[in-house]
Order: sequence, then C-alpha cells, then structure tokens
Amino acid sequence: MKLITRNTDYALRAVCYIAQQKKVITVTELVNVLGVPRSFMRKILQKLSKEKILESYKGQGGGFRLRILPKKIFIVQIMRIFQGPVSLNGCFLKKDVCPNKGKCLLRKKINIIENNALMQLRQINIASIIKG
Amino acid sequence: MKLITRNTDYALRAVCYIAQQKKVITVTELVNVLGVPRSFMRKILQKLSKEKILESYKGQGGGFRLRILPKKIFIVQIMRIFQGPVSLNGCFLKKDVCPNKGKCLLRKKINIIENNALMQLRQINIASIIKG
DNA sequence: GCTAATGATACCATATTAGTATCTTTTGTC
DNA sequence: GACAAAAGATACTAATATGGTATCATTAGC
Repeated sequence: MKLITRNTDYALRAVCYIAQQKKVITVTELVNVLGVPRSFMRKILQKLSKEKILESYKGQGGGFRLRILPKKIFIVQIMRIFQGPVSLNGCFLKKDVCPNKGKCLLRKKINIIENNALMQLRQINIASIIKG
Repeated sequence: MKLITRNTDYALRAVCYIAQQKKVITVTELVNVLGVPRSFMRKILQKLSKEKILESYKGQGGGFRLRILPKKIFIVQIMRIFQGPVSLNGCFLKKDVCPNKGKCLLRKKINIIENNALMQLRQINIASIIKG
C-alpha cells in the first residue's frame, strides 16, 4: 500500500529543486538532475503550473519558477493534485450495510486517526523540507 | 486515494459478522447478509483462513469460524493481508536521489506521522468494533 | 453415493498509474 | 523575418493493481 505515488514523488522533488535554485529552471535541467523521463516530467510540471504552484515562461530562456513561497506549499496540496483527496475510509462506512450504521465505533476511531495524521501532514511545507 | 480497499472492507465486515454469531458460518449466509458477490467472498474467506484468522470446516455443515479471539484481531492485520504492508513513504525516500539523503527532514517527519497513525490503528480490534 | 460445503487455481474486466509521442504556441536571438 | 528553444495541449500506449468470475478438486455428513 503506497500512500505517495510516483507522480507526487517526482513533483515534490522538482518543487524542492526549483525552490532551492530560486530561478527559472527548464525541464531539461530537472530531467538531468532528477533522472526522470522527460515527457513524464513535462506533464507533471504542466499540472503544477495549472494548479498555480509554478509559474511558466515559454520560449527561449523559458522554464518554471515557484509561484508562491516555499513555506506556503504544503505536501498535502501536492498529494491532492496528483492523488485526489486524502481520506482513510473510502467505502467501508459510506454504505449503510455497516452493521452498526450511525453509531459505528470504527468510523469514529478511524476519523480521529485520520484527522490527527492529516493535521500533522498539513504542517509540512516545502520550506521545512529543504531546510534539512 | 483510498486507504481501505473493497477487499479489506468485505473482510472486516465478514469477520465482524462471524465474530458476533459465534458459530460456524457458511459463505451462503455471509453473501445473503452482506450482499457481496459469492465467488469474491469465497476468495476473501479462503485467504483469511490461510492467514489463520479464520478456521474452516469442509463438507456438509461446514463453514468458517474465528480462529482467534475478536480482541486479538486487529484491523491493520486485515489491511496488511489484502493491501500489503502499510507505509506512508513508498518510493519518495528509498532512492538516494533525494537531495538531502540521510538527513532528509521530510523522511523524519513522515515517519513520525506514520508511526503515530499506525500506533493508533494497531489498537483497533474486532472486539472494539462490534461492541459499538 | 449424494449433496453441501471449502480448497486451489486460473482466468477476465476495469481502473489507476506510469510513461510516450506529437503537434501547437510563444519568445528570444541572429 | 527565420530559426531555435522553450512550454501548452492532447492523445495514445503499457504496466500494474483491483475487483470479480468460473471451474474442478477435495472433504465430510447423511
């Protein structure tokens, strides 16, 4: 069970690198540094650009740059972009087949755990990663 | 992003039901109660049986029964059986492409969160679910 | 021996994830 | 203005995971 897919993985690395360089970075440079397939990297960066994490410049001398401050980019945000909304209990409780229905203890417990984890995850931003 | 797949979902429900009935239960009964496709349910129960959660009896009058006490069956166990080992950081950190390598802060942070969540998940067992 | 049960196994369908390819648009430089 | 170097858009393919089906073998009670 993977909680972070390769999409998210590459995206996080790319964003970290771009954040550290503090200038406009081309796909070519990223591909060389991170060893990720070119077309795949392009697609990821385009998505990050559409989602307002990155800013892009076309034409010669173009590339990508952060659109917002590293401390304002949270990894849950990136996860959501590439993996959809993060939640622990998918189907288990939405159907009322669940023997205990409303008062189901499992639901409550899992929700508590999920909220704790999310609250902690929400605090991790790019700035705190690259400071390491 | 689903953290509990349908496999696990059905397995948990089946185990809960069997735990509540406290007797040998056939696939037919489970299928009627839970509304899960028969063949699929069979496969799931066979797996639970192989993994020593359930005990099976062949032949007429046969079926499935818990092999261990409800309070000793934890949902992480079931998750592991159907979804593999539970871990937050799949690929992101195992490769040393990670810019910060050993001292990577993200790794530490994610590990802490993961351990917290797992510790809490580990405490939820079947007994605590059916008590609700 | 029949029937009702599980065991083992092989297969198919669908969805998600990962990756590739190609054509278009923009922009700086000569 | 022509060219080259960049991203934008989009469509396609491949691999893997998930969800589900089907069938034959084995076991045990009546």
